[in-house]
Amino acid sequence: MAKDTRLRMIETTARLLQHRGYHGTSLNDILQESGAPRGSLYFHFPGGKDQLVIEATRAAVDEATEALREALVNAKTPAQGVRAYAETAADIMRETDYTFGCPVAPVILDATAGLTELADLCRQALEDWSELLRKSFVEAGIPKRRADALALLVISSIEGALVITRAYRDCRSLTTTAAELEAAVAAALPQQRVT
Amino acid sequence: MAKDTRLRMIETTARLLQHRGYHGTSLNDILQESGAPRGSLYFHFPGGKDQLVIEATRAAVDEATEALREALVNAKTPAQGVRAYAETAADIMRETDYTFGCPVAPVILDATAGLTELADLCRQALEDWSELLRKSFVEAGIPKRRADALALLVISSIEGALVITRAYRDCRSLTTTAAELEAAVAAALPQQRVT
DNA sequence: ATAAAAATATGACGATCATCATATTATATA
DNA sequence: TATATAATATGATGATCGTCATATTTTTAT
Repeated sequence: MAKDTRLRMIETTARLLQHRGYHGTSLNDILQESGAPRGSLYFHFPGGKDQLVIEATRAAVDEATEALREALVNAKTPAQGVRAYAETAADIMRETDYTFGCPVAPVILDATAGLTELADLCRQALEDWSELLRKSFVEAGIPKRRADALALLVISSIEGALVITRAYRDCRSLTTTAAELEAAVAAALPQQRVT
Repeated sequence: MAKDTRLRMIETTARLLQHRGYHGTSLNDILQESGAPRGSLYFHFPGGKDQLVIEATRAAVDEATEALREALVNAKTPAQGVRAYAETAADIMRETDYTFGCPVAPVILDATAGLTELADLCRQALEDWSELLRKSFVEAGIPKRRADALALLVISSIEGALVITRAYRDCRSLTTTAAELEAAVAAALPQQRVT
């Protein structure tokens, strides 16, 4: 039961961060939503809010990274993998009534100056996702240069589509982007055209 | 000198909003950075912070819309127009030391629930930008369906690239995306291949 | 069973938040 | 110049922010 409270706090923090950003998420919100006892906060997280935010972001990032990896592994082609990941994101958005999204974007845009560890974490997440895509593309026979640019395009447009999906409360932007990305990646593949 | 204070407050607010989001921007910050007198705030903006935020966002959105329109008008092809706009955005990012970006993304991700007027404003902005692109694409001979999807892809990926550019403090993501988008739009054009 | 440690409870701290009432100064109109 | 209105000054409001010291309860180890 010890780690239970701690874990619940992290999960709640991750959820609120994605919904309202760093400045929009207060410790009171976290305590209330997680039902965690007030006195436990600085016991489990002596570093206060910043430590909690960092751990929550790291957890959410790891989850997203794993989902992307699985989507790429389970797909026949990287093009289909990209699309599958985007569709999964769309499902989550619908399920959560458009309150979630990317774990790093809200934190980045909240400009938590001074929190270099958090900034590094976000940058590293983007780097990891990019690397996963790049590797998948190269393995499918796409030239390195091209794979590089494509990976960036994929991450950028999914990131942006998540924002737009939030604004519209509608997944059309995400699914349309997913289809476009699938086509773009497929067009870069060397052989084996789909009938 | 009357409207001067008011205008300066709006500009400062727009700047801070893009940098730190809704919750991260306090009235004290705005007053300090704009040098505006404390007593003037609720005189010029009886609606308080919300009114100020809405007006600032509207101003920033209008500016971005105008920039996009001009980029599309001045370009030979919509493909070049898209790229030109993205390059302009990259210039601004560099000039402002990566503190700015899209006027609506930070507000959207801050989930200012209840502020329906602000949410509507952001949605309308995305709609306007999409419409500008769509029209430009259709006029260049791209089929309506295709123009629709392309416009969404362009906005999504620029939006996302701006976030990533902020994280990296480097415009590579934005310029690479710009090149990819130019190619994607160019490929959809019916005739007249560039030598 | 007892001591030690881990976890939670309680409540207060100063700082800052958005808001606003009231007073004073500047500007325009007559 | 007299007067009305616009603009700024000042300071207080209650609420909430993150933080933390201290006390109590629960769990673990002996």
